[in-house]
Amino acid sequence: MKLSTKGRYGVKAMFELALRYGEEPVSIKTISERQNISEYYLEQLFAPLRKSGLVNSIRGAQGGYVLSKPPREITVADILNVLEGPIEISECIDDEVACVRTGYCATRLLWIKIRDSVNQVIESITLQDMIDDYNEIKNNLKKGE
Amino acid sequence: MKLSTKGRYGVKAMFELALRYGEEPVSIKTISERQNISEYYLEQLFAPLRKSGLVNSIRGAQGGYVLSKPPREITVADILNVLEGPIEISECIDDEVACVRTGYCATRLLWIKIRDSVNQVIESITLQDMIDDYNEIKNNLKKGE
DNA sequence: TCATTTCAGAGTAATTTAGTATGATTTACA
DNA sequence: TGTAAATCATACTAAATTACTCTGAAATGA
Repeated sequence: MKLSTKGRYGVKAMFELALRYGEEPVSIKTISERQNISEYYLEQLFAPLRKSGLVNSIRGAQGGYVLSKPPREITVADILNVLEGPIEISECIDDEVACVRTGYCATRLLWIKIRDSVNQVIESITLQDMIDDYNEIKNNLKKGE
Repeated sequence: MKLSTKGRYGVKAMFELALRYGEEPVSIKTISERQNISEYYLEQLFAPLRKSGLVNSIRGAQGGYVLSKPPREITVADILNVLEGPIEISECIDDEVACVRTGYCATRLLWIKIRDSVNQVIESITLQDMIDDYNEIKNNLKKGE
């Protein structure tokens, strides 16, 4: 069970925007260089992010992207929902008859428990939380811990 | 983020074995019919399950598979580890330099939190728990709830 | 013996992933 | 006003993965 690069790169890109929230817009080229992700690919990721309203774009020279709201108000779930769709461990499209007869319901409950657990984590972590974690790690490194 | 059919079918198949633990061996054909999964495909799934020691096989006519230990002692994680490998939300193969420079560590911590959350759920749920849930659902249906 | 069943391994079509490419449009700035 | 820098829209593609499908051998209970 893995996240695709869409989700992973998307979170990394949004983290870059969060680090510079309130400053100049950040271009795809900048993110591409800092996170070592293809520019073309990043462009694709930003289309849905923009359409969903998570980021605003500034076109033209010196343009780029900015978060549409403070890092505290954007969760990892917001980002992953846009780029990967909602977490669905299983498709649960089995028919009802098979369900009752075969114990499908028992496994369905399992998928729900896993999904809810993931959702709880990603809904509770904001970009600001990630920045705080990041700063803490940096400080610990400085102190030589 | 989804489980592949390997993991899903594997859990369903193991659930079938759990329902009949202590009785006759269950054949792939039986599971195939009850869960509506291709026989050929199920055969493939049982090879690693057997090699990992989670099930024992009885060859020949009237043969099949049985759990190698009580449903209480087999977790969903045991099954998924065999069929899907360990949960790895991200590959985390970025180099150390990029890590410190770009905030990779911050996203890495995120993937770890998600992974641990999933692992906690699947390690805590045994086949017996699934049977108990299943029986409860059946009872509630009878009572007309 | 024979039907039933596991076992081993090859093959394959469809889908998804991950990335590439092209050209148009917009805009800050010299 | 020209130009470089940037987004925007869309199409394309190679590689990997998924989800089976198939064939035949080996074992075994009745």
